[in-house]
Amino acid sequence: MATDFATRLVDWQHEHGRHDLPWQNTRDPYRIWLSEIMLQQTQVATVLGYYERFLNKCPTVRDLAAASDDVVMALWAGLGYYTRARNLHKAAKIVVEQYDGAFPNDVDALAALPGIGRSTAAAIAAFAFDNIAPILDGNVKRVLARHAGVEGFPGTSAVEKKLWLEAESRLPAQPSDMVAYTQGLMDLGATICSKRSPSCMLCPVNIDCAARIEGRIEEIPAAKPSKPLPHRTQRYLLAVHADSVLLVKRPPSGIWGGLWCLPELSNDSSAAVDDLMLNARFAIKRVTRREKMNPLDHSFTHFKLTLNPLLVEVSQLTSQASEPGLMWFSFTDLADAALPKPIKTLLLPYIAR
DNA sequence: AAAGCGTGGCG
DNA sequence: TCGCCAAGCTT
Repeated sequence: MATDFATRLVDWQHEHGRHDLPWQNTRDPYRIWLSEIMLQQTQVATVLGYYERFLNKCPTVRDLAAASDDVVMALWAGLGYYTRARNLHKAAKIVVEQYDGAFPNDVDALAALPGIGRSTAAAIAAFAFDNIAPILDGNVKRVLARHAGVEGFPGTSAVEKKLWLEAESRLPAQPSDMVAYTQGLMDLGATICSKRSPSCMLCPVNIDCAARIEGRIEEIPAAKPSKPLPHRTQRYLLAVHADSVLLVKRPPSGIWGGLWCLPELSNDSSAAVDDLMLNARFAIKRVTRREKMNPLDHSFTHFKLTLNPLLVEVSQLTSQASEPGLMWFSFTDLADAALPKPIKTLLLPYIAR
């Protein structure tokens, strides 16, 4: 071999890799960290708009630490995996309070922050501090599985363990190569070593790629064993009263954690029971209109959901207290509320712009 | 160790 | 239309 894996990759990234993404060409750990969290399980094209808007609102880690939960969640709304946003906020407060606003520069301290695992810690440490530590994201798993000929589905711990060893064994010797090397691994997986029909002719490490040599590009890495997604149905209350809509803040854990959502209604319920419910749970006294809206299908990674909204126009509320967590949002305030995607779709006609 | 956790794009 | 899965982490 003329040169080792890392050298070939570093040279390739200088020549053919991506150099103009918004989170490149900076050593600011805050901006790098934010990009890495947003990019977890999320493609570059999706992140671009969110990244700019987030930094505009929170230019520094101190701004983020000082922001309210609702502002942070609203900035994240639509990106998904909302635990990332809550952990981001927590980590910002830790960085400000325990590190005086300066991110720690070693992998272990970074990985101790909420939302930062081994791979993300290594990426931040490499991009911001030239630390020599391996990343292992989806792209890298595919590149390494093919190059080393690692069998099995990378989602299992046994296979993942092998891939971490491969990742460690390929690291450059020079810290000054870590930015290009880390970016090169990501770029190679994203642009050359794609899942389907990779461009092996253009690959800088094709000469000793086991999968290519053995003609097993399509088989490695092994696909995830698939199983049918469960399907759920849920009724929701869309109550409108005096240019306001009734929302409820979801608990921190579980689906759409920390976001504002339409209140859920019992799925098997008569109109009479609904009336009792409107009064007892939501302090709704008088209704002028009640109408089933069209169902809306939404698909998650692990289940499918059909939303059945019940539109209720309210003319009078009772003076009693309603369920905790409920709040009437004016049409104006809806524009800045942290809403799950399908809920935002349902509310679109009411969101003032 | 495996399941839970969003959304959008692609073939 | 539908299944797959992307710069993973947490429990």
